[in-house]
Amino acid sequence: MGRETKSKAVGNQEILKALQAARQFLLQQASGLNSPGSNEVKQSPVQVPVSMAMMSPQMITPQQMQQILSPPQLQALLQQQQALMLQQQLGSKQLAFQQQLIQMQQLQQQHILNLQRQGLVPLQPTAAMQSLQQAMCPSDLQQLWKEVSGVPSAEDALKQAEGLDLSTNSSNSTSAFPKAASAHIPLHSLPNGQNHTPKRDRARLFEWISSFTKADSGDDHVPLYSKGSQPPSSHHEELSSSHPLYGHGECKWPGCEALCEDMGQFIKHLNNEHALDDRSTAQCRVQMQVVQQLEIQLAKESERLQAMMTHLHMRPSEPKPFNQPLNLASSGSLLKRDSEAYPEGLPHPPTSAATPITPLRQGPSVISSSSLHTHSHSHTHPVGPIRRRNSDKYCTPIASELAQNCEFYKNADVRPPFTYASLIRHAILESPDRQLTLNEIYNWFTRKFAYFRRNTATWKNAVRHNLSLHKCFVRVENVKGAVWTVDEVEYQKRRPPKMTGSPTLVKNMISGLGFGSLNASYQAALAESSLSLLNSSPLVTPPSAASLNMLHVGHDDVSSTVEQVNSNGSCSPTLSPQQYSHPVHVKEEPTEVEEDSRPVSLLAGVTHSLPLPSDERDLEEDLPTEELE
DNA sequence: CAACCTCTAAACAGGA
DNA sequence: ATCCTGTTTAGAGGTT
Repeated sequence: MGRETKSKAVGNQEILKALQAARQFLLQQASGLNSPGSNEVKQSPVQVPVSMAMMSPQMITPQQMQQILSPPQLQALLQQQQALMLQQQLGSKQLAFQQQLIQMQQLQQQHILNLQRQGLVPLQPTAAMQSLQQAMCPSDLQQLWKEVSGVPSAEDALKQAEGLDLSTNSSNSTSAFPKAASAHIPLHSLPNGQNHTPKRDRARLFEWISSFTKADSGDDHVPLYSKGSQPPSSHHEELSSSHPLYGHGECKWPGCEALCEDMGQFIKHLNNEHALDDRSTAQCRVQMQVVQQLEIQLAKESERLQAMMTHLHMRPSEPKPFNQPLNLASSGSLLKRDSEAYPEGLPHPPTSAATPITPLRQGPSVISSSSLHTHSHSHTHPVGPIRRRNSDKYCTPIASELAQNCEFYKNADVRPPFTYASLIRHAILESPDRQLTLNEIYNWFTRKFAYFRRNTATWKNAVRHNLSLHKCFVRVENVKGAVWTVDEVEYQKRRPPKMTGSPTLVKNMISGLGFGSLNASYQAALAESSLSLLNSSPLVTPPSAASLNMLHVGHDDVSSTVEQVNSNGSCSPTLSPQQYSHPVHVKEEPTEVEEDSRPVSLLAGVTHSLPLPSDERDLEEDLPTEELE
């Protein structure tokens, strides 16, 4: 990997420096997000470097960027930036970093959208990409990196695609880039236009790196170089004593873990194995995603805290010290509501924010499907209901989605991307007895979704309508009334056998898997960062159920989603997945006191032995069908 | 383009 | 009379 000819190695020196500096900064940022203290550095008045301004994405189109970033120019720019390193301030560095980060992602998304429009990018990969972007978490990325690092073969394709190839790199090969990008941007699946994507993408990344590097020049500060032992301006070898990428005798480069006896060896390794090639580029970009995800998460949690304190009439005595430094990207664009969150004029909530707390930054996966869309539609549809069922049908298992965005949906006035039928079914299956009265279903909706705390007439009518309309919902008479249960068989039937066995199924399965795994990892990441958004019990799944369910990632989600919501509204995983497979019994006495007081005495009214909800059939798992019986 | 799905809205009926 | 529950119909809009 990354073996380069000497001449080219020389040519890459500057770029390498830039990349390393960027990498360190990224790492520092990422780690800093978890440790509030690390952000103590105050922002100095922004002073964007000239070259920085020049590179400002706002001022140039992607095409221009691509042109601007031709290899020679890039190198020149990098050199210039290196020279400027000592002059820069941290404030400008961070701001520039954030700006570039945001811009990069916007550009990427735009580009992807364009590709989609042009039909160059299949939707599935895009969905995967979205989920990656939104559910990205360190552990996910680690895996991604591992994939990336394990892909030698893709390089040829990339070489061809590399019009831009920083000529210096041509020999650096082992570009696993396409693969990494595939998770991010489905390049590999591009028919013919694939050439453009890698090029631009990488160009953007380089652009970002360079701009960052430049902005980063501020060096005296610590943040970049751990423990601030070395001024960054110094040659990267110098920072070796405490290199962020080196620890415990091994390379900390994502997915690498190569053993290096000493710093010298590590530096060599770094230069050889992690030179500025496509793979490193992709990895670097992935790291960007990590950082952004953390930022988003932090922003979200901060806002929640804010809302909590507001609710409790606590004056946010100290405005979240750890949050301050972050105000860049997240606060700038995402957190701007921090101060104006509650004022009605929220741009984001799909409708007039009926609920005070409307984290406009949605959590993980929601961002993609829900918020963005609802946002866009919100202007045209006052009520907010938009047809967005695709996710329901394909890649977004309701269980998974709900599990992961439990808190989000609870607080955000965002319409969940599921059909009423799916939601109702989920509510029923989630209940201890797998049966709910209409009122309980209502309560579940309002409890779980802020969105359903308003327009009650509308959605309640819809719920009733769905209950009556769909055969999968069975009304069971009771002594005191009626409860609704789910006829799983009917529900499955209801679903068109779309992709059974077809390639599309495979695709969906894959994307589903990707999504699931990402989400799972995302949860892990949240746990890591002490941001217990969702309390999904990490698969306390019994072997029996697991045998079937665990075949599909979606089932993991089920296990984590089968959470019982307490009356206080908190999600608590009290139900094991098995409970999904309990036969449905009809309550002898419907619970008028909804949640906690659920009668134990059951009357076997209906016995749809739901083998296992295989919860999101939405996910198109065709496998369990046999086992269902 | 047609068929299908989903949502919204509304009317209506029966029971509490 | 009012509200809740449940059924049914119709139309719009999206998806396949």
